[in-house]
Amino acid sequence: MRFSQYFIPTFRETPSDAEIPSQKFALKGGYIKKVAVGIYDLLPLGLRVIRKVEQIIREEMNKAGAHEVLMPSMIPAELWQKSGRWYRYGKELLRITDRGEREYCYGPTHEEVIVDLVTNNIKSYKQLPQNLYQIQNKFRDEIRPRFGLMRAREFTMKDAYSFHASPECLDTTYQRMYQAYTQIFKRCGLKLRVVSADSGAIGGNASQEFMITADSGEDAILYCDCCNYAANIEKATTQLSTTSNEKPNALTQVSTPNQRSIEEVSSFLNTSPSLLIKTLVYNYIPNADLEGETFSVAVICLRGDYELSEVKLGHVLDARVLALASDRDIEDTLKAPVGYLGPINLPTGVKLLVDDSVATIVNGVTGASIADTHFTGVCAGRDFPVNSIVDVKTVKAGDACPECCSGKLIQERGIEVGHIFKLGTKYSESMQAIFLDEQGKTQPFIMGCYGIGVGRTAMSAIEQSHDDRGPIWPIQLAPFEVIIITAKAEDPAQKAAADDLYNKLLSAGIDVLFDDRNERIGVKFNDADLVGAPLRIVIGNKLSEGWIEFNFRLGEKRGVSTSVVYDETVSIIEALRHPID
RNA sequence: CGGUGUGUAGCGCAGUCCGGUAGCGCACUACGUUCGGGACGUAGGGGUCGGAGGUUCGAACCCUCUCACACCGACCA
Repeated sequence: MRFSQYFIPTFRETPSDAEIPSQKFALKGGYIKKVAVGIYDLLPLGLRVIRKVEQIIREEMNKAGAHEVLMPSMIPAELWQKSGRWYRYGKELLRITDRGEREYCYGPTHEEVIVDLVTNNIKSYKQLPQNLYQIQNKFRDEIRPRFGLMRAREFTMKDAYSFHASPECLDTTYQRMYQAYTQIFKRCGLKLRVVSADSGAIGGNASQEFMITADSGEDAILYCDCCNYAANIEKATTQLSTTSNEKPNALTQVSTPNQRSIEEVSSFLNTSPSLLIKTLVYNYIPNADLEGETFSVAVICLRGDYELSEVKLGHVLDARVLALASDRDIEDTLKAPVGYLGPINLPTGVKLLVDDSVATIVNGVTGASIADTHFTGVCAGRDFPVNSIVDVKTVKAGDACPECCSGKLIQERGIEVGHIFKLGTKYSESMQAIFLDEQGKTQPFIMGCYGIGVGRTAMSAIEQSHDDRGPIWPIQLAPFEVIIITAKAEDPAQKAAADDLYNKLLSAGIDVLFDDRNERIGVKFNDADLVGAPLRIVIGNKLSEGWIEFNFRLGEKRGVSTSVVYDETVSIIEALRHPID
């Protein structure tokens, strides 16, 4: 491609709302253009990167036995009503009405459509397993889209769905997808960490997330410094020391005027936050209650040095809607002042959940449900019931690994680029998707589902590899593999040499960009840094002496004789394309 | 959904307090000089000042209402 004839609108200044490197360079380098909140144009440069990611995905998915389809982005409400998600999915789902008052949604995911497709066309175990995928745009009306393509509302996703007659068969495909995903991100040149995850609104049991590690990642992940344990913070658990040698003291009421928070109370009573029991009150609507608006109340006790995980709590309560109760609500239902709540002497009928971190506390401290008053010498089980022991805490760095005895958890940030689930029969049952097994009996399909964020994968590459001038693309994703620059565009000798090399590299099947613009060389260097090609070839004033310059995007520079420049370029690109492990 | 802030040329911004026919830098066009890390000069083109209503002889500026965008928060007992 010749730069002068191409469309790469770069900017000298960065748009002021860019927050992270990938967003900054994608906008500044002319990869994307914002059209509306969370909605973007993909410009030629951006599209080239996206297409390369897609190509890698296609090759690996096909190799793993999946077949590509393309489902519509507009989905009739009827299908979503059948699965029940029409009612359960919140405002993220963009609902649209057509001229005939028929309702649709713009698909945020395609379980319903694929189940509908397969139900009507697969009737026998003999036709299983089947694994179908598509690369299609989704729309999710996110609360807070940000970071450019990283969390857009409209975005491109590869989603695959597999159908099986047995759990064992699902396991096999799930493993194959795991391998394929590992291979995909490896080929994209990305550093990866796989964690067990919460399966969220999609439902199902086992699930793993493929995280690209980067400081700007929106997810927190915890992994063991000793064994293979790794989990999303929404799912991570820890091992608590269970024994306490303390002799229980008597329950004692103490005055704690104006001491409300964990910090205030623990320093006032000169004790550790880990001996405090904090009590939180949530309102929620259960999943079973599809259209109701009536809230139930749950009281949760948690050790003072932990934060509550609303994701975990949502699962425990099987809640469709979950919100912290207001101060007024709390005082109405518990007849106790906020800041001095405690699990002792709760009104009858109130649902009390006790986090396992609290269940073994001896001689703890908690609010007395009376203003300016706490209890000390609190013992779980003796002073309040621990019938419902749950895990609703957010595990933190330094906690003990739940799977090996010696490890400690380390926290880092990651970008979720892929997610694989064992869905089971959740959708096939709700949508009556059945086949006949070997005994001639009807069975619901056992399903798996496997997603990759395409744009997010591309942006992660920038997050993992850039300098202050622009992206440093891995060659597999780079919009161009080589960029040729002439120092003086109008110099006939330079122009001829560049044209010749450009045409030869094109014929050799190398993605080459020739910056033939009549610009000062500084301008071209800066734009080249934004294009981020691994190799830049500069044809300048040493040409007359038979020399051309190789500048690698990573920094190294060296002179090359004109006689070997083509051969050397080809072998460098070949070597970059096929790294030796 | 709550808090805060911002809307003036394609991008980045000043002007608003104190009303008087709209400016700067970059980008763009033409010519000239330059030419190895975003050159310089001269001359140009481009804006219903987010929208609606009001006050006023006169509104980017004051008042009211709206819309949009951005950041923070929505884990606190």
